[in-house]
Amino acid sequence: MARVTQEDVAREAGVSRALVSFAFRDVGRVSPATKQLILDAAQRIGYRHNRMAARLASRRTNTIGMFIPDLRNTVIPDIYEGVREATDAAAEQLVIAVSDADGKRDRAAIDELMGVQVDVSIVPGCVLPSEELLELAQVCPMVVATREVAGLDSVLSDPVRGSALVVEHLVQLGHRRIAHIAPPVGTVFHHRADAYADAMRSAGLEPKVVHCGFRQSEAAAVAGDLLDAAVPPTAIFANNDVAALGVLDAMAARGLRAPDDLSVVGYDNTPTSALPGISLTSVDQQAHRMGRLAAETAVRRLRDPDAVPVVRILDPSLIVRASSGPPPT
Amino acid sequence: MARVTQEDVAREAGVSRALVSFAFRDVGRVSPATKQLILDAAQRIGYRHNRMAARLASRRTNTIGMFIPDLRNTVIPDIYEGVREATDAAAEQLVIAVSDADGKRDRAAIDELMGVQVDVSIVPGCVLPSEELLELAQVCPMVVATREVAGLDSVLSDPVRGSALVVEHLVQLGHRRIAHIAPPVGTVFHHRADAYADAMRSAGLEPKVVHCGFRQSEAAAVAGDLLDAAVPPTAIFANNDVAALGVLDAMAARGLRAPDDLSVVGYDNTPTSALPGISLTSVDQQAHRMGRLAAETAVRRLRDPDAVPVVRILDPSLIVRASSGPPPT
DNA sequence: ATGAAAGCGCTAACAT
DNA sequence: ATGTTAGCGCTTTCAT
Repeated sequence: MARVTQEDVAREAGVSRALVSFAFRDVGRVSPATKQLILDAAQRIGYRHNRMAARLASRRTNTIGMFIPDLRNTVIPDIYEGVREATDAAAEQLVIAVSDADGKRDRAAIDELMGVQVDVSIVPGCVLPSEELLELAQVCPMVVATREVAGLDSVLSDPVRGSALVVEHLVQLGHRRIAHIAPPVGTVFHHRADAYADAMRSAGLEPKVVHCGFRQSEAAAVAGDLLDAAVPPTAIFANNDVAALGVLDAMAARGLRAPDDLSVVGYDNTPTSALPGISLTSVDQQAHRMGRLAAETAVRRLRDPDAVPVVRILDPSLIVRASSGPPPT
Repeated sequence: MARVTQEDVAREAGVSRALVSFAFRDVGRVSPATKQLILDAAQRIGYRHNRMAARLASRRTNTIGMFIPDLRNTVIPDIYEGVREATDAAAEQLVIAVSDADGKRDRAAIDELMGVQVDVSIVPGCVLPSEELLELAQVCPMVVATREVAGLDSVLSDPVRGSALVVEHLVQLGHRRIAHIAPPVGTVFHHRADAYADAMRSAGLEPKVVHCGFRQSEAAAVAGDLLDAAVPPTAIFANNDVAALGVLDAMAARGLRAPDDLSVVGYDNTPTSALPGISLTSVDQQAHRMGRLAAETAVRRLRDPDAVPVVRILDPSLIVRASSGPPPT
């Protein structure tokens, strides 16, 4: 564990510590010659910049935190890449904290980000109550994504439009018994389900919402119950692609095939949904763009902490694939 | 941006700063009564522990770094969860740095970990040359995973055995023209390809290795070339599941189906490979267990920095699914 | 362009 | 059990 400090570099190069600090951060004020001298000296004695000390000493840390809800959800990489692009462009560091599928680590993950003193954090897919997020945001600004929190910068795709697109699509195909698999009761992510129910009623149909946890296996279980019912649905609209994959699991376990036996529609248009053999009809919520926008919003918040919070709503679109078709006759 | 320090808490609670520090870290030596007093005071004025200052002040940071090569590869969550279990059990913080599919950010990601002064890092799927890793490990110890670096703690599954299992399986099914899709030429991950070639020759067959980058689309491209050749293979063994999915893409684009037209075998046994509709035969390299072992090794390295490096080799197994079958007649 | 010195918020002896 | 104090490695005025 080499313990080489700027002090050592300064001694080696025959300059002051301040110069070394400047040289390493390209903060003008240091002549090219001495800069080279310093860089060489540092190289020679194996100096490495200590980011923690730097963050501590400067009030600003030039660091953006990103919350990742669930490594298994393949929509995450899309959001992440959007975020990375924007933070790279703004020359901000990006640090990441990972939670888990059911949200039990959500608070810990956000605390982690704040514990390392990020200047602002980007929080997609978090299930914490709005009040808690508002409170946390008083310590450190926060841009939420995939949902809207009044009083905070939010970027999301329109859930009402998304659900309407799905119901419309299925109704047009001739479906009348369309069930929806929603997140746990009482979660913050109820907008898609609400919009689904509204769209169903508008079409003169009876909504049928079942709830389950965020894991694929849980969706498979409730989908199984739906399929085993006396009058099963002819289509299932799942809250996201992970849940839709669970539906496919339940179907496979029963020897059923989409779309002949049941139409399935997901949400997120993950890379997985595009695989041949899966070919899942799904709502695209522009995850990549959402990530970019969220990060750009975060950077703006950084520059102007007191700006009035903005809400960016993206327009979702339906990607129709082979998993949806006319209902069985 | 509230700036509440231990100093403030100490004043509010009417005790010394040291007590506050102790109270927050459960370092005995503080009476339950005062501890409660302090916690209450902290709560009241909205104090939050500054991890960076803590890490700076203590020589040890109680932090383990984890390198993540590519968020899109669904084997990563398995490894990650194993790591998380072990680090939680050892009460160590876990910080994460993400690289990208082609390894261009690998060095930056590791620098990031070292920049925040992790005590040790866990590095799976890194493509940097061994010499570079050895050099970096002199600054901060490192446990590599999914490959072996002489002189460093390594945990991996036996690539020779894994490739042999695949070739054996396919040969037994009757295949003779078995192609292998390997990582870029000159990469550190050549052992599976080498072992494939050996196994092929042992079986009296001609190895056929094609190389491509780490992205699914690149694998799809080279798989397309194989399929379009005058004498196409009857089976393709892909270096990992991501590449195997690329093969499936190429097949779908040509209207071919596995296993009737072509058998496909992947490597990693990712959750994706288990999806109905994908059902990819794949080598399980015990990713979850590998993560756990790597983290446990990291913790051990922490306790004893001078221990002689260990190499843990896991036994892979072949998960046979629907994508492999007898060759077309 | 360069240097001196005062912290950043915390931990860790050491003292009481 | 509690308080005192010297740093951790760096940034950042303020001088020079």
